Amino acid sequence: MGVKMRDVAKLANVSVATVSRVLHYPETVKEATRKKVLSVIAELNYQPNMLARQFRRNETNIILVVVPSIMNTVFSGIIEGIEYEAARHGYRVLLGNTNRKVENEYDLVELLKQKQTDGMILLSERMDSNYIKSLSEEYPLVLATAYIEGLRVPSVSIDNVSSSREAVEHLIRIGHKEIAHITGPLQFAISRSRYQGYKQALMQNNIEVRNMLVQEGDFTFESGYNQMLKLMAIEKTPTAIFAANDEMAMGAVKAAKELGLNVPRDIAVVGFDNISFSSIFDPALTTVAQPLFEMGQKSMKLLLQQIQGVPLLKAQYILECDFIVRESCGGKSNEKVLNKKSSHNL
Amino acid sequence: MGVKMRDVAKLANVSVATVSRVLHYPETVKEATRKKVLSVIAELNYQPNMLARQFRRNETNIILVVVPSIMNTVFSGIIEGIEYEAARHGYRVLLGNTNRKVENEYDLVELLKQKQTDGMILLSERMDSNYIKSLSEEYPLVLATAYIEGLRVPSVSIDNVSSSREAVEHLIRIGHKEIAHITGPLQFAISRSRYQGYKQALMQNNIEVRNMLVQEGDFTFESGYNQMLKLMAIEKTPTAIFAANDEMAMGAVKAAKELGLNVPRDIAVVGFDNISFSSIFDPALTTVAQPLFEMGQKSMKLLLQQIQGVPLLKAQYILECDFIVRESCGGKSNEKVLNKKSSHNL
DNA sequence: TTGAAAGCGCTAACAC
DNA sequence: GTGTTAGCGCTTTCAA
Repeated sequence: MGVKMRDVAKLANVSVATVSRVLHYPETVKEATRKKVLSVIAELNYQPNMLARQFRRNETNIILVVVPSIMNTVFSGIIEGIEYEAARHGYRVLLGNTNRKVENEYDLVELLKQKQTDGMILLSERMDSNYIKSLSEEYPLVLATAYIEGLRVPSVSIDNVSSSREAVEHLIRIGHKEIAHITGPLQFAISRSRYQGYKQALMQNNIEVRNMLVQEGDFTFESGYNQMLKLMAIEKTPTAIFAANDEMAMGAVKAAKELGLNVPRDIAVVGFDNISFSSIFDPALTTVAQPLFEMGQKSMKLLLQQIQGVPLLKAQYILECDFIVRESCGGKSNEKVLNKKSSHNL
Repeated sequence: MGVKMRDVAKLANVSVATVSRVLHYPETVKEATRKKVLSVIAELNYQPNMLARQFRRNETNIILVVVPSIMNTVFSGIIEGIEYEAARHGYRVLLGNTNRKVENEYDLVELLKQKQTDGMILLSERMDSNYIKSLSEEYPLVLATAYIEGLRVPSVSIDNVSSSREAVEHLIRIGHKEIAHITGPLQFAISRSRYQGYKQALMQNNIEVRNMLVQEGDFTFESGYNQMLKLMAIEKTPTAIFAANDEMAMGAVKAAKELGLNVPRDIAVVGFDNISFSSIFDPALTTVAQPLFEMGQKSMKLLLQQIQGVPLLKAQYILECDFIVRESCGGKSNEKVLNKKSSHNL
């Protein structure tokens, strides 16, 4: 491991301090000296030892994004926004994959505590909320896609309740009354919120909420498939399905097809998330699109403020969703609403 | 920023060296001392400064995986294998997303050069091959999914030529003669290899390779769709399509459907990659499955050998693919062959 | 505008 | 078994 600052200094006939200045505060160095130093740096192909620099300055210019799963277009969309904003400010973004295991989440947090990263953005958290809260008091941290109610942890999210309500209201508007809901795992706030929106829509339209029409899935394609089979086995079958995410909606469609039903003619299906596959799917899925890029961007902005010690005027941001009508619900398409960023990146 | 090793040492009435030993070589410290030190560490809630440690030891125990795109189930599969193997050896895996931009690839390489990561795995490279070669001589580096012909850079990949040939041979075997190919961008070796496999299959079966039946796509769903429309507009239309990846195969299916064709009855389609969506797609896609997990695992093993300075017996590994017959080609399904790891992780 | 020098917190010879 | 101590390469006062 080669050339050090002192080698550059020696060859350029200056002190290491001057070399360091050329690198960080070039304007404080006389032009001739600066040029000389730069030419020696080039000549020796000097690479500063970042480990030393980071140690000395106690910062890395790296921010870490903790993702529950990398094969999820929702997360990718958010990450794009984060990366965009980070690059503008000279930060590198690295990703830590947890594979939805909370222990990996705790492990990655160590990187933050050990100052191996200047800040962290959590895309969905499974850790204890008091722990997150206390972490957030000590280190730059932002939650995206979720937020901890009551706790003042900087976060960016959407209004799951009202977005879901809107989706279900659409089904009601086009004539459905027997609307079933396939929920996410109800231990997650996000699932409960979407369920809540479903109930609100029904109640506000004087439609009875029938427990039989609500089945708990786990956000996987398979669970959508299985819960759909259950729903179609009950006495008075639904005419529409609101699934808490697109994967489950697609599973439901698959089940419907296998039962010989046509979607949307025989049964309407609405999903949530607008994953890139939802427009490719046959029938193209009606769904709720989160403003992913903006969520990422906003999260990164909040994180930078914390890193720079700027007090946050507001800690919790809630962004607007788009409801995208495609084929699977039988209404007429409003696809032009779809923003370009989220369209065709499979 | 708080408690340092010297604080622990003082309170425990030992030297910093002993504290350090307790942390790294506990067996060399007398039990009583060790317990004492550990209790003080707990009491003070001491967190070692990793930046200092990394600086001092000149290693990070972090390995960086450079991914062209995070929303791609092929890469996710490989990453799982990498993470599994890394965890077994006490390494953390972080991901750097390039969004398919070569400049981001060059930027991430800086992390390696600056020793901010102990090693790097590139999932598909767009950088100059001589640059990669020279990088590889100086730093631990592995290429996965691709390899640079002739250059002795450690790499793990599949045999794109013979896997493709096998896929096309299957189509021939079930009776097709007019088989079209939608290629990937031909500037990539991977696309040329798959094209090559296609040609070999035809030639070995005395079927003329017609240029009209070969259309260049760019691996996107849209390009599959567009090229399919072109293929179906020529005079003697094909009865089967081999697409160089699943996205394009799905685009082709979509186009076929829109033309009123039934897949596979009117036209057979085969893809490549076995992305998680391919089994959900309607019709479920016949495709080539790469041994993703094993590729990741093998890559990480090769990387570890380099980090540990173990000479590599062999630098380039080529792993076997599975050909998975599902609905889209009209043959009978052999889906049970599908290995569990790669099945349902959307 | 530049240089000298004191560390940053930790590790690992080396000595006892 | 344990302590002393010399750095790792860089940044940043402070003084000139």
